[in-house]
Amino acid sequence: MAGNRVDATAEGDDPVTVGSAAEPDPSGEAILDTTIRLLADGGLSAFTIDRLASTARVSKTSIYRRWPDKKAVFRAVLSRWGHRAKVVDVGDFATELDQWYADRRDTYNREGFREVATSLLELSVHDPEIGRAMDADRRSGWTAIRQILRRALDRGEITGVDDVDHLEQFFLGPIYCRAVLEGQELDDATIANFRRLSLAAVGYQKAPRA
Amino acid sequence: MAGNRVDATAEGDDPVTVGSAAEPDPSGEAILDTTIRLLADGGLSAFTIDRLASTARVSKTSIYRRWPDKKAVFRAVLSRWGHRAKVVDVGDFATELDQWYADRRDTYNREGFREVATSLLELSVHDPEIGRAMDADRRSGWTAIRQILRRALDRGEITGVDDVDHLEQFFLGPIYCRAVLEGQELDDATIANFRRLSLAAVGYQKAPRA
DNA sequence: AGTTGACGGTACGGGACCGTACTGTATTCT
DNA sequence: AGAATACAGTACGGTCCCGTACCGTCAACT
Repeated sequence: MAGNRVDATAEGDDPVTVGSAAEPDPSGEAILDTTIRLLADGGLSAFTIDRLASTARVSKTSIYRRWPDKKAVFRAVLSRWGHRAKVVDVGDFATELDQWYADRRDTYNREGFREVATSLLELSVHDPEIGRAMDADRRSGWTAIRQILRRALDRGEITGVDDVDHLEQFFLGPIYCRAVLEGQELDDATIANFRRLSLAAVGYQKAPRA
Repeated sequence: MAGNRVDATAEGDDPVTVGSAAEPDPSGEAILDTTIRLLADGGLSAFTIDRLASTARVSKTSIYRRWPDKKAVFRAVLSRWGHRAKVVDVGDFATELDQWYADRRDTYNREGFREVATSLLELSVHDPEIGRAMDADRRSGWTAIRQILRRALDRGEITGVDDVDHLEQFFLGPIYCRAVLEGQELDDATIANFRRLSLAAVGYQKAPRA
């Protein structure tokens, strides 16, 4: 009975939408946006489904129709909250890196980013399902800087380095540490400092074959 | 009435101890240790005062005698959980840095570190009081790498850098990013990679006046 | 016109949790 | 010996919250 429920098809992130491909469902997206706003305002301890419903001006029915429980809402929020930097191949590592830095700066400086990031991280660390959703989301988020680094390696702009995983963390770490852990602003001067240090670290020089 | 309670002297971290200087109170420390263990196991959502009491084999009275409410317990945990690296002046930047790396490696690899770190960070970001306690704790934690960097600057082992704040984040960032954000192990190979990159970034060379 | 389905609103059961109060007991201090 | 204190254990009131059920409405579709 009552078989109209997402029953753990191992990918419970999406709303029910048993229908065909990806109906828009703007109301569902509004619920997720409100979830993000609530997390930004009060954190995990202040977040409740009742508050989510009233803040989003939606009945609880509309929430539980889309996701089976609170955790599923969080999982759904993860994929919506992901911020993927898009960087195109322009043939020069430093230029692409600047684009990436600018994207990270805008993302991390956004109002409430730190609050939401810490709440979602706490959830994902302590809940395996949410953790998997977070991992998947992060992997897609890494692709930008990873591809930039790969191309730079191919072009010969970076020498003496082969482990891309470490490089990713090496480039993101200072930014993340400052913005999320410490809660300080990512101003241009800071970015410039990190950029200069990082480029020196990997021995950057313009591609040999122009 | 009932004036036997810590009444927000703006420094409510310590247990009541209206008496003289710093009685040991091993029972209180056991409660805080259990708090850390509970956070490591189940995170914020699973943490309750009742569970803390029963897990620590202590009555709730004993908890509320020491701290006025749950938040105060968390605040107290922060200062107990802080991990300050102790590094002595050996006259060489690279050597002191290795000591610091080893200390960070041991700390971040400890069982449950990531879980507790994310929970406490979430709390501190969303609660001003806990946030202040966290800031104070972090400031004392920074001192090690900050002093190392200061000495290196004074010795002339690092050139072309003046902002110590950025440097701190630059050195800690990759480690933190890998261990806490990504949850990967801090093995020696990784440390060696970060070390090599970071040293290249700041243009390290042994002190000129040997 | 009639059917279907999503919706807002509301109420409810059940449980969890916080912080307090009240026992009785063991230990320490005077 | 007597008083004071810290403690474990327990119970309690009150609140909050989750997830479900039910109702009447409204729009879309047939």
